[in-house]
Amino acid sequence: MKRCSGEALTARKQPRQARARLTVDAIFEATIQVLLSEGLSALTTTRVAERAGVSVGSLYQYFPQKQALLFALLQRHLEAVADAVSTICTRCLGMSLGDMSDALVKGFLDAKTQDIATTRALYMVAAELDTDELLGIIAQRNHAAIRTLLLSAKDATFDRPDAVAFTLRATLAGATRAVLERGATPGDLTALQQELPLLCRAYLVARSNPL
Amino acid sequence: MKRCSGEALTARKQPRQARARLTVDAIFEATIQVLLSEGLSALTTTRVAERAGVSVGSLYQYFPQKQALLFALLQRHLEAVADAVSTICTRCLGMSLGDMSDALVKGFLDAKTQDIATTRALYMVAAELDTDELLGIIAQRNHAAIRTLLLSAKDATFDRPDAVAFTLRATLAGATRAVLERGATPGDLTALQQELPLLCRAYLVARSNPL
DNA sequence: ACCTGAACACCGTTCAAGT
DNA sequence: ACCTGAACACCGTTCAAGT
Repeated sequence: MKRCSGEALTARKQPRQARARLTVDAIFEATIQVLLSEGLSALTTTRVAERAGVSVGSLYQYFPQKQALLFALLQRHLEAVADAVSTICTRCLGMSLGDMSDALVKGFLDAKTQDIATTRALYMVAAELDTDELLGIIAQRNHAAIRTLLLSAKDATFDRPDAVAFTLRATLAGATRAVLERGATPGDLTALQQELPLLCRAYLVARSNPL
Repeated sequence: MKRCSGEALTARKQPRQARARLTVDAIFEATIQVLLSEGLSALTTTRVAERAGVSVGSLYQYFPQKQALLFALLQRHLEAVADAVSTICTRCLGMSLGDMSDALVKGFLDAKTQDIATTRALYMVAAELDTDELLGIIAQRNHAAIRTLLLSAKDATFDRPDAVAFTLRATLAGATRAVLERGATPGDLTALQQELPLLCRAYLVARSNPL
Protein backbone atom coordinates (compact mmCIF):
# COMPACT_ATOMS: atom_id res chain seq x y z
CA MET A 1 0.00 0.00 0.00
CA LYS A 2 1.28 3.43 -0.78
CA ARG A 3 2.01 5.46 2.32
CA CYS A 4 0.41 8.88 2.48
CA SER A 5 2.91 11.53 1.48
CA GLY A 6 0.96 14.25 3.23
CA GLU A 7 0.05 15.95 -0.05
CA ALA A 8 -2.33 15.15 -2.85
CA LEU A 9 -5.40 15.47 -0.69
CA THR A 10 -7.20 17.44 -3.33
CA ALA A 11 -9.41 15.87 -5.93
CA ARG A 12 -7.49 14.10 -8.68
CA LYS A 13 -9.40 15.62 -11.54
CA GLN A 14 -12.59 17.52 -12.22
CA PRO A 15 -15.53 15.76 -13.82
CA ARG A 16 -15.97 17.12 -17.34
CA GLN A 17 -19.03 15.28 -18.57
CA ALA A 18 -22.50 15.25 -17.04
CA ARG A 19 -22.22 11.52 -16.41
CA ALA A 20 -19.04 12.11 -14.41
CA ARG A 21 -20.60 14.85 -12.31
CA LEU A 22 -23.37 12.47 -11.38
CA THR A 23 -20.77 9.94 -10.30
CA VAL A 24 -19.02 12.42 -8.03
CA ASP A 25 -22.28 13.59 -6.48
CA ALA A 26 -23.32 10.02 -5.84
CA ILE A 27 -19.99 9.32 -4.14
CA PHE A 28 -20.37 12.33 -1.84
CA GLU A 29 -23.89 11.38 -0.94
CA ALA A 30 -22.95 7.75 -0.33
CA THR A 31 -20.06 8.78 1.91
CA ILE A 32 -22.30 10.73 4.25
CA GLN A 33 -24.86 7.94 4.28
CA VAL A 34 -22.33 5.25 5.14
CA LEU A 35 -20.75 7.49 7.77
CA LEU A 36 -24.06 8.15 9.50
CA SER A 37 -25.50 4.66 9.28
CA GLU A 38 -22.43 2.47 9.74
CA GLY A 39 -19.86 4.66 11.46
CA LEU A 40 -16.30 5.64 10.69
CA SER A 41 -14.75 2.19 11.03
CA ALA A 42 -17.14 0.79 8.43
CA LEU A 43 -16.37 3.60 6.02
CA THR A 44 -14.68 1.61 3.28
CA THR A 45 -13.94 2.79 -0.23
CA THR A 46 -15.54 -0.43 -1.47
CA ARG A 47 -18.64 0.20 0.58
CA VAL A 48 -18.92 3.84 -0.53
CA ALA A 49 -18.55 2.85 -4.16
CA GLU A 50 -21.09 0.08 -3.73
CA ARG A 51 -23.62 2.39 -2.09
CA ALA A 52 -23.00 5.02 -4.76
CA GLY A 53 -23.59 2.41 -7.44
CA VAL A 54 -20.18 2.80 -9.10
CA SER A 55 -17.00 0.75 -9.12
CA VAL A 56 -14.05 1.39 -6.81
CA GLY A 57 -12.01 2.34 -9.82
CA SER A 58 -14.36 5.22 -10.56
CA LEU A 59 -14.02 6.51 -7.02
CA TYR A 60 -10.23 6.51 -7.33
CA GLN A 61 -10.48 8.39 -10.60
CA TYR A 62 -11.71 11.44 -8.72
CA PHE A 63 -10.19 10.96 -5.27
CA PRO A 64 -6.60 9.70 -5.26
CA GLN A 65 -6.99 8.38 -1.72
CA LYS A 66 -9.79 7.70 0.69
CA GLN A 67 -8.55 10.69 2.69
CA ALA A 68 -9.06 13.00 -0.28
CA LEU A 69 -12.74 12.10 -0.28
CA LEU A 70 -13.11 12.85 3.41
CA PHE A 71 -11.07 16.01 3.01
CA ALA A 72 -13.39 17.33 0.33
CA LEU A 73 -16.38 16.64 2.53
CA LEU A 74 -14.86 18.45 5.51
CA GLN A 75 -13.76 21.36 3.39
CA ARG A 76 -17.26 21.86 2.04
CA HIS A 77 -18.68 22.02 5.55
CA LEU A 78 -16.03 24.31 7.05
CA GLU A 79 -16.33 26.73 4.17
CA ALA A 80 -20.10 26.86 4.54
CA VAL A 81 -19.70 27.78 8.21
CA ALA A 82 -16.99 30.33 7.40
CA ASP A 83 -19.30 31.87 4.81
CA ALA A 84 -22.04 32.16 7.42
CA VAL A 85 -19.64 33.84 9.86
CA SER A 86 -18.41 36.17 7.15
CA THR A 87 -21.94 37.18 6.17
CA ILE A 88 -22.91 37.91 9.76
CA CYS A 89 -19.76 39.90 10.36
CA THR A 90 -20.40 42.07 7.32
CA ARG A 91 -24.03 42.63 8.21
CA CYS A 92 -23.24 43.64 11.79
CA LEU A 93 -20.48 46.18 11.09
CA GLY A 94 -20.92 49.31 13.22
CA MET A 95 -23.47 47.85 15.61
CA SER A 96 -23.14 47.96 19.39
CA LEU A 97 -20.82 45.39 20.95
CA GLY A 98 -23.63 43.49 22.60
CA ASP A 99 -25.71 43.22 19.45
CA MET A 100 -22.86 42.04 17.26
CA SER A 101 -21.81 39.49 19.86
CA ASP A 102 -25.27 37.99 20.05
CA ALA A 103 -25.63 37.90 16.28
CA LEU A 104 -22.25 36.25 15.82
CA VAL A 105 -22.89 33.55 18.39
CA LYS A 106 -26.34 32.83 17.03
CA GLY A 107 -25.13 32.73 13.45
CA PHE A 108 -22.26 30.38 14.22
CA LEU A 109 -24.43 28.08 16.29
CA ASP A 110 -27.15 27.99 13.64
CA ALA A 111 -24.66 27.06 10.93
CA LYS A 112 -23.16 24.28 13.04
CA THR A 113 -26.46 22.85 14.23
CA GLN A 114 -28.35 23.04 10.94
CA ASP A 115 -27.47 19.40 10.35
CA ILE A 116 -26.13 18.03 13.62
CA ALA A 117 -25.69 14.49 12.31
CA THR A 118 -23.38 15.63 9.53
CA THR A 119 -21.51 17.94 11.88
CA ARG A 120 -20.87 15.05 14.25
CA ALA A 121 -19.84 12.76 11.41
CA LEU A 122 -17.31 15.36 10.30
CA TYR A 123 -15.89 15.74 13.80
CA MET A 124 -15.07 12.02 13.62
CA VAL A 125 -13.69 12.23 10.13
CA ALA A 126 -11.33 15.09 10.87
CA ALA A 127 -8.93 13.02 12.96
CA GLU A 128 -8.15 10.69 10.07
CA LEU A 129 -6.91 13.62 8.05
CA ASP A 130 -4.02 16.00 7.98
CA THR A 131 -6.15 19.05 8.59
CA ASP A 132 -3.55 21.50 9.85
CA GLU A 133 -3.46 23.55 6.68
CA LEU A 134 -7.21 23.56 6.05
CA LEU A 135 -8.01 24.45 9.64
CA GLY A 136 -5.39 27.18 9.48
CA ILE A 137 -6.97 28.78 6.42
CA ILE A 138 -10.48 28.62 7.86
CA ALA A 139 -9.25 29.96 11.20
CA GLN A 140 -7.56 32.87 9.42
CA ARG A 141 -10.73 33.74 7.50
CA ASN A 142 -12.84 33.66 10.64
CA HIS A 143 -10.24 35.55 12.62
CA ALA A 144 -10.08 38.37 10.08
CA ALA A 145 -13.86 38.66 9.86
CA ILE A 146 -14.29 38.73 13.65
CA ARG A 147 -11.41 41.15 14.15
CA THR A 148 -12.86 43.62 11.66
CA LEU A 149 -16.26 43.28 13.25
CA LEU A 150 -14.96 44.01 16.74
CA LEU A 151 -13.01 47.06 15.63
CA SER A 152 -16.16 48.51 14.06
CA ALA A 153 -18.18 48.48 17.28
CA LYS A 154 -19.83 51.83 17.75
CA ASP A 155 -19.67 51.81 21.55
CA ALA A 156 -16.31 50.25 22.39
CA THR A 157 -12.63 49.99 21.48
CA PHE A 158 -10.16 47.14 21.93
CA ASP A 159 -6.56 47.27 23.11
CA ARG A 160 -5.74 43.79 21.83
CA PRO A 161 -8.20 42.92 19.07
CA ASP A 162 -6.18 39.95 17.87
CA ALA A 163 -6.06 38.26 21.24
CA VAL A 164 -9.79 38.80 21.68
CA ALA A 165 -10.71 37.57 18.20
CA PHE A 166 -8.45 34.55 18.72
CA THR A 167 -10.13 33.65 21.99
CA LEU A 168 -13.63 34.26 20.70
CA ARG A 169 -13.07 32.00 17.72
CA ALA A 170 -11.49 29.20 19.74
CA THR A 171 -14.26 29.43 22.31
CA LEU A 172 -17.10 29.34 19.79
CA ALA A 173 -15.66 26.44 17.84
CA GLY A 174 -14.41 24.57 20.91
CA ALA A 175 -17.41 24.86 23.21
CA THR A 176 -19.74 23.93 20.36
CA ARG A 177 -17.67 20.89 19.55
CA ALA A 178 -17.42 19.82 23.18
CA VAL A 179 -21.21 19.78 23.36
CA LEU A 180 -22.09 18.32 19.95
CA GLU A 181 -19.31 15.77 19.66
CA ARG A 182 -20.85 13.23 21.95
CA GLY A 183 -24.55 12.55 22.17
CA ALA A 184 -25.86 16.01 22.99
CA THR A 185 -29.35 15.98 24.47
CA PRO A 186 -31.79 18.67 23.31
CA GLY A 187 -31.31 20.13 26.79
CA ASP A 188 -27.56 20.42 26.23
CA LEU A 189 -28.16 22.26 22.99
CA THR A 190 -30.61 24.64 24.65
CA ALA A 191 -28.13 25.33 27.44
CA LEU A 192 -25.47 26.10 24.86
CA GLN A 193 -27.77 28.46 23.00
CA GLN A 194 -28.56 30.29 26.22
CA GLU A 195 -25.14 30.40 27.86
CA LEU A 196 -22.76 30.93 24.95
CA PRO A 197 -24.14 34.42 24.15
CA LEU A 198 -23.80 35.38 27.82
CA LEU A 199 -20.26 34.03 27.93
CA CYS A 200 -19.13 35.92 24.85
CA ARG A 201 -20.85 39.17 25.81
CA ALA A 202 -19.33 39.16 29.28
CA TYR A 203 -15.87 38.50 27.85
CA LEU A 204 -16.13 41.19 25.17
CA VAL A 205 -17.36 43.78 27.64
CA ALA A 206 -14.58 42.92 30.09
CA ARG A 207 -11.96 43.07 27.35
CA SER A 208 -12.97 46.39 25.74
CA ASN A 209 -13.12 50.06 26.65
CA PRO A 210 -16.55 51.74 26.54
CA LEU A 211 -16.89 54.92 24.53
CA MET B 1 -12.33 -9.56 10.25
CA LYS B 2 -14.58 -9.38 13.24
CA ARG B 3 -16.72 -6.27 13.23
CA CYS B 4 -16.59 -4.21 16.40
CA SER B 5 -19.58 -4.94 18.60
CA GLY B 6 -19.25 -1.67 20.47
CA GLU B 7 -18.32 -3.42 23.70
CA ALA B 8 -15.22 -5.19 24.93
CA LEU B 9 -13.06 -2.10 24.81
CA THR B 10 -11.59 -2.88 28.20
CA ALA B 11 -8.44 -4.89 28.63
CA ARG B 12 -8.91 -8.59 28.08
CA LYS B 13 -7.06 -9.72 31.17
CA GLN B 14 -4.74 -8.39 33.80
CA PRO B 15 -1.07 -9.33 33.76
CA ARG B 16 -0.38 -11.58 36.71
CA GLN B 17 3.33 -12.19 36.45
CA ALA B 18 6.11 -9.63 36.46
CA ARG B 19 7.09 -10.64 32.93
CA ALA B 20 3.56 -9.91 31.74
CA ARG B 21 3.48 -6.50 33.39
CA LEU B 22 6.63 -5.60 31.55
CA THR B 23 4.98 -6.64 28.30
CA VAL B 24 1.96 -4.40 28.89
CA ASP B 25 4.12 -1.43 29.87
CA ALA B 26 6.25 -1.89 26.79
CA ILE B 27 3.11 -1.97 24.62
CA PHE B 28 1.82 1.28 26.10
CA GLU B 29 5.15 2.98 25.66
CA ALA B 30 5.50 1.73 22.10
CA THR B 31 2.01 2.93 21.21
CA ILE B 32 2.76 6.51 22.23
CA GLN B 33 6.10 6.41 20.44
CA VAL B 34 4.63 5.15 17.18
CA LEU B 35 1.78 7.64 17.44
CA LEU B 36 4.13 10.59 17.88
CA SER B 37 6.78 9.58 15.38
CA GLU B 38 4.72 7.95 12.62
CA GLY B 39 1.21 9.31 13.04
CA LEU B 40 -2.19 7.73 13.43
CA SER B 41 -2.38 6.09 10.02
CA ALA B 42 0.88 4.24 10.65
CA LEU B 43 -0.31 3.01 14.03
CA THR B 44 -0.45 -0.70 13.31
CA THR B 45 -0.76 -3.48 15.84
CA THR B 46 2.15 -5.18 14.09
CA ARG B 47 4.24 -2.05 14.32
CA VAL B 48 3.40 -1.46 17.97
CA ALA B 49 4.25 -5.06 18.85
CA GLU B 50 7.47 -4.82 16.88
CA ARG B 51 8.52 -1.59 18.59
CA ALA B 52 7.57 -3.06 21.98
CA GLY B 53 9.67 -6.12 21.22
CA VAL B 54 6.84 -8.63 21.57
CA SER B 55 4.75 -10.62 19.13
CA VAL B 56 1.34 -9.52 17.88
CA GLY B 57 -0.18 -12.45 19.69
CA SER B 58 1.02 -11.08 23.02
CA LEU B 59 -0.56 -7.72 22.30
CA TYR B 60 -3.89 -9.38 21.59
CA GLN B 61 -3.63 -11.33 24.82
CA TYR B 62 -4.09 -8.08 26.75
CA PHE B 63 -6.06 -5.93 24.34
CA PRO B 64 -8.83 -7.74 22.45
CA GLN B 65 -8.78 -5.13 19.70
CA LYS B 66 -6.56 -2.32 18.58
CA GLN B 67 -9.24 0.06 19.84
CA ALA B 68 -8.97 -1.34 23.36
CA LEU B 69 -5.33 -0.33 23.43
CA LEU B 70 -6.10 3.21 22.33
CA PHE B 71 -9.03 3.34 24.72
CA ALA B 72 -6.83 2.46 27.68
CA LEU B 73 -4.39 5.17 26.69
CA LEU B 74 -7.10 7.82 26.39
CA GLN B 75 -8.70 6.76 29.65
CA ARG B 76 -5.44 7.12 31.53
CA HIS B 77 -5.01 10.68 30.25
CA LEU B 78 -8.58 11.84 30.85
CA GLU B 79 -8.56 10.46 34.36
CA ALA B 80 -5.30 12.22 35.14
CA VAL B 81 -6.83 15.52 34.02
CA ALA B 82 -10.04 14.84 35.96
CA ASP B 83 -7.92 14.10 39.04
CA ALA B 84 -6.17 17.43 38.63
CA VAL B 85 -9.50 19.26 38.32
CA SER B 86 -10.86 17.43 41.33
CA THR B 87 -7.84 18.30 43.45
CA ILE B 88 -8.03 21.97 42.53
CA CYS B 89 -11.75 22.10 43.22
CA THR B 90 -11.28 20.61 46.67
CA ARG B 91 -8.41 22.90 47.53
CA CYS B 92 -10.30 26.03 46.44
CA LEU B 93 -13.57 25.42 48.32
CA GLY B 94 -14.79 28.58 50.01
CA MET B 95 -12.52 30.97 48.17
CA SER B 96 -13.68 34.09 46.35
CA LEU B 97 -15.19 33.55 42.91
CA GLY B 98 -12.31 35.24 41.12
CA ASP B 99 -9.65 33.25 42.90
CA MET B 100 -11.28 29.89 42.34
CA SER B 101 -11.88 30.70 38.69
CA ASP B 102 -8.24 31.57 38.11
CA ALA B 103 -7.04 28.47 39.96
CA LEU B 104 -9.38 26.19 38.02
CA VAL B 105 -8.38 27.54 34.63
CA LYS B 106 -4.69 27.39 35.46
CA GLY B 107 -4.96 23.88 36.87
CA PHE B 108 -6.85 22.56 33.85
CA LEU B 109 -4.51 24.21 31.40
CA ASP B 110 -1.43 22.96 33.23
CA ALA B 111 -2.72 19.38 33.21
CA LYS B 112 -3.52 19.53 29.50
CA THR B 113 -0.27 21.19 28.44
CA GLN B 114 2.10 19.21 30.65
CA ASP B 115 2.79 16.95 27.67
CA ILE B 116 1.35 18.67 24.60
CA ALA B 117 2.56 16.03 22.18
CA THR B 118 0.69 13.28 23.99
CA THR B 119 -2.39 15.46 24.35
CA ARG B 120 -2.42 16.08 20.61
CA ALA B 121 -1.87 12.42 19.85
CA LEU B 122 -4.85 11.55 22.01
CA TYR B 123 -7.07 14.12 20.30
CA MET B 124 -6.37 12.21 17.08
CA VAL B 125 -6.90 8.85 18.65
CA ALA B 126 -10.26 9.70 20.17
CA ALA B 127 -12.10 9.78 16.86
CA GLU B 128 -11.31 6.14 16.15
CA LEU B 129 -13.04 5.11 19.33
CA ASP B 130 -16.52 4.90 20.71
CA THR B 131 -15.87 7.40 23.46
CA ASP B 132 -19.41 8.45 24.32
CA GLU B 133 -19.55 6.55 27.58
CA LEU B 134 -16.03 7.41 28.73
CA LEU B 135 -16.44 11.09 27.91
CA GLY B 136 -19.78 11.05 29.69
CA ILE B 137 -18.26 9.67 32.90
CA ILE B 138 -15.37 12.14 32.84
CA ALA B 139 -17.72 15.02 32.06
CA GLN B 140 -19.91 14.03 35.01
CA ARG B 141 -16.95 13.93 37.39
CA ASN B 142 -15.73 17.32 36.25
CA HIS B 143 -19.21 18.77 36.30
CA ALA B 144 -19.84 17.68 39.88
CA ALA B 145 -16.49 19.00 41.08
CA ILE B 146 -16.98 22.38 39.40
CA ARG B 147 -20.59 22.69 40.55
CA THR B 148 -19.62 22.08 44.16
CA LEU B 149 -16.79 24.54 43.86
CA LEU B 150 -19.02 27.28 42.48
CA LEU B 151 -21.65 26.82 45.15
CA SER B 152 -19.00 27.22 47.85
CA ALA B 153 -17.88 30.67 46.70
CA LYS B 154 -17.75 33.01 49.69
CA ASP B 155 -18.73 36.12 47.76
CA ALA B 156 -21.37 34.99 45.27
CA THR B 157 -24.40 32.78 44.69
CA PHE B 158 -25.67 31.11 41.52
CA ASP B 159 -29.22 30.84 40.25
CA ARG B 160 -28.40 28.09 37.74
CA PRO B 161 -25.24 26.33 38.92
CA ASP B 162 -25.69 23.40 36.54
CA ALA B 163 -25.93 25.55 33.45
CA VAL B 164 -22.87 27.52 34.52
CA ALA B 165 -20.80 24.44 35.40
CA PHE B 166 -21.84 22.87 32.09
CA THR B 167 -20.73 25.89 30.11
CA LEU B 168 -17.51 26.35 32.04
CA ARG B 169 -16.51 22.75 31.47
CA ALA B 170 -17.36 22.77 27.77
CA THR B 171 -15.51 26.06 27.32
CA LEU B 172 -12.35 24.95 29.11
CA ALA B 173 -12.16 21.64 27.29
CA GLY B 174 -13.27 23.04 23.95
CA ALA B 175 -11.19 26.18 23.74
CA THR B 176 -8.10 24.29 24.87
CA ARG B 177 -8.68 21.65 22.24
CA ALA B 178 -9.32 24.20 19.51
CA VAL B 179 -5.92 25.75 20.23
CA LEU B 180 -3.84 22.62 20.87
CA GLU B 181 -5.33 20.36 18.24
CA ARG B 182 -3.52 21.85 15.34
CA GLY B 183 0.02 23.14 15.48
CA ALA B 184 -0.27 25.68 18.27
CA THR B 185 2.55 28.21 18.30
CA PRO B 186 4.02 29.18 21.67
CA GLY B 187 2.27 32.50 21.10
CA ASP B 188 -1.09 30.76 20.79
CA LEU B 189 -0.50 28.97 24.05
CA THR B 190 0.47 32.21 25.79
CA ALA B 191 -2.66 33.90 24.46
CA LEU B 192 -4.77 31.05 25.76
CA GLN B 193 -3.13 31.25 29.19
CA GLN B 194 -3.82 34.97 29.33
CA GLU B 195 -7.31 35.12 27.86
CA LEU B 196 -9.00 31.99 29.20
CA PRO B 197 -8.86 33.20 32.84
CA LEU B 198 -10.35 36.55 31.78
CA LEU B 199 -13.06 34.81 29.79
CA CYS B 200 -14.08 32.52 32.63
CA ARG B 201 -13.95 35.22 35.30
CA ALA B 202 -16.10 37.58 33.24
CA TYR B 203 -18.65 34.86 32.62
CA LEU B 204 -18.81 33.73 36.25
CA VAL B 205 -19.21 37.28 37.50
CA ALA B 206 -21.94 37.99 34.97
CA ARG B 207 -23.76 34.77 35.83
CA SER B 208 -23.71 35.08 39.63
CA ASN B 209 -25.15 37.35 42.34
CA PRO B 210 -22.63 39.17 44.54
CA LEU B 211 -23.08 38.82 48.30
C1' DA C 1 0.65 -18.28 32.57
C1' DC C 2 2.57 -16.48 28.94
C1' DC C 3 4.57 -16.14 24.32
C1' DT C 4 5.13 -17.00 19.13
C1' DG C 5 4.19 -16.40 14.21
C1' DA C 6 1.92 -18.48 10.23
C1' DA C 7 -2.75 -18.17 8.43
C1' DC C 8 -7.25 -15.90 7.06
C1' DA C 9 -10.51 -12.44 5.78
C1' DC C 10 -10.74 -7.85 4.59
C1' DC C 11 -9.13 -3.19 3.06
C1' DG C 12 -6.77 0.57 0.13
C1' DT C 13 -5.12 1.19 -4.29
C1' DT C 14 -3.76 0.09 -9.15
C1' DC C 15 -4.12 -0.95 -13.92
C1' DA C 16 -5.18 -3.51 -18.13
C1' DA C 17 -9.17 -3.92 -20.60
C1' DG C 18 -13.37 -2.15 -22.08
C1' DT C 19 -17.28 1.61 -23.86
C1' DA D 1 -13.50 10.67 -21.21
C1' DC D 2 -15.09 7.56 -18.34
C1' DC D 3 -15.98 3.06 -16.26
C1' DT D 4 -14.99 -1.86 -14.57
C1' DG D 5 -13.26 -5.43 -11.46
C1' DA D 6 -9.54 -8.74 -10.77
C1' DA D 7 -5.03 -8.41 -8.59
C1' DC D 8 -1.51 -7.00 -5.00
C1' DA D 9 0.44 -5.54 -0.70
C1' DC D 10 -0.81 -4.73 3.78
C1' DC D 11 -3.66 -4.81 8.09
C1' DG D 12 -6.51 -6.70 12.14
C1' DT D 13 -7.21 -10.78 14.46
C1' DT D 14 -6.93 -15.82 15.61
C1' DC D 15 -5.15 -20.11 17.14
C1' DA D 16 -2.30 -24.27 17.24
C1' DA D 17 2.01 -25.04 19.01
C1' DG D 18 5.48 -24.05 22.17
C1' DT D 19 8.03 -22.63 27.11
